[in-house]
Amino acid sequence: MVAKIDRRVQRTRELLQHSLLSLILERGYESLVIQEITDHANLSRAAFYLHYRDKEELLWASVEEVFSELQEIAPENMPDENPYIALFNHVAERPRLYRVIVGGRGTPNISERLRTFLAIKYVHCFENAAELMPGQSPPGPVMEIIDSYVSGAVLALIGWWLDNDQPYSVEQMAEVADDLSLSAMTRLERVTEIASGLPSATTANG
Amino acid sequence: MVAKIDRRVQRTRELLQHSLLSLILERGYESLVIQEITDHANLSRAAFYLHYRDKEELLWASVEEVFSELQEIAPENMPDENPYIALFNHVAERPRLYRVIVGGRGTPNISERLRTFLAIKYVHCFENAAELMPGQSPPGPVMEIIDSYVSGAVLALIGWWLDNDQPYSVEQMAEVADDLSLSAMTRLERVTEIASGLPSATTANG
DNA sequence: TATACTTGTAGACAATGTGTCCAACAATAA
DNA sequence: TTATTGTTGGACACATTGTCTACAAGTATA
Repeated sequence: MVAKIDRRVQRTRELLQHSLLSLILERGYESLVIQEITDHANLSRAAFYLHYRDKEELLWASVEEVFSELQEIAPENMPDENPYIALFNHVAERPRLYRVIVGGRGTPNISERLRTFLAIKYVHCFENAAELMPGQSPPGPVMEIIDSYVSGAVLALIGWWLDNDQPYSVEQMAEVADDLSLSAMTRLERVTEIASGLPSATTANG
Repeated sequence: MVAKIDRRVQRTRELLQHSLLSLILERGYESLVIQEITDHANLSRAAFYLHYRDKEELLWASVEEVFSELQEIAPENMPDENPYIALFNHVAERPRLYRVIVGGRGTPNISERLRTFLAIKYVHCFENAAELMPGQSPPGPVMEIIDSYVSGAVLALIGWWLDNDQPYSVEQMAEVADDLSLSAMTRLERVTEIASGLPSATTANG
């Protein structure tokens, strides 16, 4: 049984979180001041310190919601579908928020947190490793390398999409992401070779 | 002829920049205060405001040096070589600084600046587009998409390498980056199709 | 070397934001 | 209803910022 949280506490926290995001989108994060956030939320400044230590703690709490939503639509919960469709849909529904997360000027590095999440919950789920390298299993670091590579790539794809005002549809972006991700996966074997120190087979001048 | 800069000005700015980076690596960026920076540099606090408006302006000035160095070893200046070797070498020579840039907790998003730089100066240089798609030339957005994708991926690769204390050599990482980048380039044609709205040929359930 | 000019110093200053505290009040759970 | 908990508004000491001064030190040039 879960400890019930006082209605007032929930209300206050939600007001603060929503105020923060609104204000970030209006005028950026860096110069925001506690007083402005509580004013916007119609709360006393003291109320802020009853719940959060500082501005950054509130920021992370606010962003946490995004990750729990992403968790719900993660591939493991939505099998048999291109997971990037759900991802790009999520982005398309709150583009301003994702701008803060992915490219936010002066905002702390939330993007790195998102990238790690994607690596574990979205990219790694393509664990076709068995199919791609039947017989042998790639060493852990190699899987990690590919996961990092692809998740960083997809993150940049989202950033490009937002920077360019979403010139392509969710489905198009998802298919691009899917196609490029799979093409990286197909290099699993070669990357394993490189990691184990086998001689080059692809570089030009050797 | 270039306007000569007063020796004192150079000295002061260098001291401030080096102090900032040292202090960031010691105790992070967020909580740093002007006074600490000038103390560490053995300068008066007033001297700071003679040269920079605030902490962030100093940060960007400090990081600018990295980009001018990267420019010098960029592919366009070093033809006929896997450019990622120079890149990973540069990282290996100043890992703590790159940690600030790539994954810095609480540091403003310098990584996005680095990613853009890589996209233009390192990735786009693989303009084998002509070879890969003889006859037709891919639309601008498609090249941009691939550049973003690959640069974000390489950035994540650097981050992974640093997070894991460089378990592989510069040459290994460079070859992985090169191999994966090329594999993305080979999808140029398919991405062009997707972008122009042609029907799917790769998704599983259609 | 003497000169004019620029830069750095030390300290003061108002203004602003922070984090903590309290007594009074309001909302809530039981 | 009652005891508990959360919120308020104001006050407080404190730290940091950004600007400004008069003066000292450095630099370039004649």
